Amino acid sequence: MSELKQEALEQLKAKGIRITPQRLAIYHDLSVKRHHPTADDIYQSLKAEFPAVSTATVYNTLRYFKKEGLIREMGFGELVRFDLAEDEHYHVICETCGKIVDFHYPYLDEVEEFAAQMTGFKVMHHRLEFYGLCEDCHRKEKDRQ
Amino acid sequence: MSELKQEALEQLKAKGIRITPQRLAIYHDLSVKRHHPTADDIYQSLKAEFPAVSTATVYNTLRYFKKEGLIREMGFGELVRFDLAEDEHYHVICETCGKIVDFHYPYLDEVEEFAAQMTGFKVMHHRLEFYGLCEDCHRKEKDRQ
DNA sequence: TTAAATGCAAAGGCTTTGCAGTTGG
DNA sequence: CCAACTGCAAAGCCTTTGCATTTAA
Repeated sequence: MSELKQEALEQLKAKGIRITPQRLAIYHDLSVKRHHPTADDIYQSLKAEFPAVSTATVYNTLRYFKKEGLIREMGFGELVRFDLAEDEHYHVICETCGKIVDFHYPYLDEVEEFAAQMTGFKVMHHRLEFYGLCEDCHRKEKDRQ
Repeated sequence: MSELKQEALEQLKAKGIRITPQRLAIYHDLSVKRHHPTADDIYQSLKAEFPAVSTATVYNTLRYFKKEGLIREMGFGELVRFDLAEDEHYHVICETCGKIVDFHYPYLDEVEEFAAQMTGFKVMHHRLEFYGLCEDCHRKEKDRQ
């Protein structure tokens, strides 16, 4: 087993996740690629190693990982994508080509706190995404005019 | 026609939207109820007035309104919901019962600006939602323990 | 008048479910 | 050993599409 996969295994064990080859591969895929895959991206990638893998396994695993807090869901409206729930960060998404760029900014604790005070909710987390045009698409749009 | 519906009509006309009874009713519904309906909520509500209305009309209209900037989409992962695109505000969502509460906070212009500088994107807008427990569900959870 | 919207039905895409067989701890 | 996970197939939901008909401007 590769060193990285060994590492993924340790991380899953540490969280008390029951290990299966499929789960390990999914987690490893998410850890290494960091490309905000869709469920189908993961399914396609998994088929290389497990030709008989089923979509059910992918969806069940992703749901389970999410419940256990290992991954987060992102995506408003369009396809659901998944991201490792490690460091806090936000995403900037190009509305033309779909490119996604990670973007670090201090976690908005004060806004969460404010939300809690205004609404009486116990606020646990939030999701923030930015939308616009990436440099390439922005340039192309200007050239066209 | 009710005064409110008349008002909805003026607003649609002002935006250059072609008026149909169905569109008027959908916009009116969104204006008056402010309950962040799903497409099906709107469809159900519309059937009272137009028994023969089709889901296609609802979906097409919502897509069109969204393209024209009259409404916004909300909802991460779960069901897509719609909200009038008037005043800027954010949402706090109860993860137990699904209750949604609007919450006003200054638009995060500086964060958008920062995102633009860090990523090179032309950032046009963002979406922010808070998740947690509403007062009721929070209380019930504490009682259970 | 006519481009655009509607209703209907069918198709499509993504996700979940039931179940029998397999497996990790 | 046995609860939990897997694969497979089927079902379920939400949403979109094609087409004939109607309608707003």
